[in-house]
Amino acid sequence: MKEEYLKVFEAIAAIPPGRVASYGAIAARAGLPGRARLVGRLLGEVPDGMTLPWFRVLRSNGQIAMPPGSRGFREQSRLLRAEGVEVKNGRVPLSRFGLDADVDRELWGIPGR
DNA sequence: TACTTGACCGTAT
DNA sequence: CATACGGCCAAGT
Repeated sequence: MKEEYLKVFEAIAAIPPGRVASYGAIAARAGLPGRARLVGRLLGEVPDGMTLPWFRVLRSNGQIAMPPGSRGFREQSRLLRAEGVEVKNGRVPLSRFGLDADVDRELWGIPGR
């Protein structure tokens, strides 16, 4: 397993419950800025036995990446809602649930949730 | 080797 | 909101 891949899996595993992160943000946190596609690729072939909070990874605009109505799409929505994340029309308000929202609120004093 | 694909992204129109 | 464009790059054909 390549070192790069491990870093990506680590970054995903580090997303706290009730929060979400974009593919690009994960790539950046793994030290691979600009390589969001790699993150998407890896999630499609997670090694057997490894469990990851894959459902906490969304597109940069907060949308679920899988085809609307597909099994994965519904499963992801369910898992997110199960931990308190708001999913409306296949989309999550990153302003409130995104990891970076913490930083934003600290910088600007914007009330969250 | 060459070309296509795809759980992506930011900017521009 | 939608389309287009250029970046990115591992895998599959």
